[in-house]
Amino acid sequence: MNTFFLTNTPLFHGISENEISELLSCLGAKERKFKKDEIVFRAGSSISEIGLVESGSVNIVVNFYWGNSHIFGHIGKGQIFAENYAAIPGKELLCDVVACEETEVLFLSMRNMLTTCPRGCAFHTRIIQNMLRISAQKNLNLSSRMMHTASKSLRERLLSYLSEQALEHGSSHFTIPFDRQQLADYLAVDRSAMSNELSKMQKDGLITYHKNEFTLNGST
Amino acid sequence: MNTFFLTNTPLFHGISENEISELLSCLGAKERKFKKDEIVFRAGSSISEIGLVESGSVNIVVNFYWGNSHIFGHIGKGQIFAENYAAIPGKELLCDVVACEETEVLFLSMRNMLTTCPRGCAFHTRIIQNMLRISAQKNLNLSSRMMHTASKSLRERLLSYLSEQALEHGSSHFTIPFDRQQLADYLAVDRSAMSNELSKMQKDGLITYHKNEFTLNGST
DNA sequence: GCCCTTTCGTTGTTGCAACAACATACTCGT
DNA sequence: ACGAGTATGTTGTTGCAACAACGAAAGGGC
Repeated sequence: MNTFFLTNTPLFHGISENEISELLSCLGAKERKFKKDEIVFRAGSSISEIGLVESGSVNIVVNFYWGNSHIFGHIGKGQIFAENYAAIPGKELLCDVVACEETEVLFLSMRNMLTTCPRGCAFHTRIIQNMLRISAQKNLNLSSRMMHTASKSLRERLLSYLSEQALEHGSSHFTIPFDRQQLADYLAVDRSAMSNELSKMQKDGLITYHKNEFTLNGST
Repeated sequence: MNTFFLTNTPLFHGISENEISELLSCLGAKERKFKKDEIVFRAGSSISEIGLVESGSVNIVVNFYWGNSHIFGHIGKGQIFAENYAAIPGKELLCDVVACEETEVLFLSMRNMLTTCPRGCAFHTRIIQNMLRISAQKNLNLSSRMMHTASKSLRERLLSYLSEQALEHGSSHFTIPFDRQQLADYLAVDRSAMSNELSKMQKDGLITYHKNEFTLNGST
């Protein structure tokens, strides 16, 4: 088991390599390999272990009643998955988790993570903090996106997003981390329509932009 | 401080009244009253305490760059707020929290919650579990809604939602917890357009419904 | 019984944004 | 410098869903 690799994952962030070795036994760590298209977790089951992708990647797949399915998320190397279900005892998964290539997964017991281990090891505290931080961060990301996609008009979505970016950067001039296609996907709009709207907004004097550099023009 | 009331909140669920009294001092609990429209947390500040509404309610308000603002959420009695920011040290709030009436808030230190207290009290574990469960549940709720509002067509949104409901109820016949207006808001569509689409879907033989009772008709 | 309110379904109109198709950069390897 | 490939901006068309307005049905109070 590659403990060094784990030091760079969000879950084990701030925990040293030998501390991790110790911690892994606390958490009842189990490793397992999956072939492409093999199912890691199945919808309907309830779990108490989270998964951590050591190599390869997995997809979060939602199956609809009428047979069609939709890939809702993609979890890459170092990321964890199913933690939301593992944190709610008895909760049944509403989606499948499927290996989308040759993938190694590390399973960790959420129960053990959340009960102070008998040895009272110090890193335990740290991993709980990390866990909650990851969860909180996901919440904020989802909330933000939800807020931006709430408005029906394309312009309002852009204004909402740009407004938040300005706030986050603490300046009306900033660079966004998306190209046009990615931004369009994020806001759930059509790329060309968005490009069009952006240039209209520039004509209207609301914003100025060049590539990924944006400046918001206040009414002042 | 009304500790009995706290036993019925999600955060203190499963913890007895006298255990709570003990826990509150661990968590550096502080109580404060707010008048209507008074600001509880201000955008830009970074916090380490979560808030719990003891009476009244608060709004989550997002301020846009161009001056307009938008109420993004409403937190009622017994619910907690700002926990996502408190869980990420140094993270700055992107929204204001404003009392929308005469409101009493209980502040609890997230730092203390996440470090095993020197006395090693047992309820500590429980509150951490509750905290993570709340966070996980919010994540699942947001994810679901995000998934349903992702599709652009009204019909697909409905199919996505109904599909999930069927899965959650473990049956193709179920009752939804929304009336039409609420469902429309949840899916971010127009109510009348949705009503129209629902009856079309019934004509097409996809579903059968009466009021809030739905039945999904499989291709079989 | 009555009125009043709320909820739900229906229709027609209209506006916005998706879509397609193309033009114009920009990037990169050779 | 050149062409291939990608990213972005522009234009017109069209379809879908928001919107407004209305009617029917279902409670709820007196």
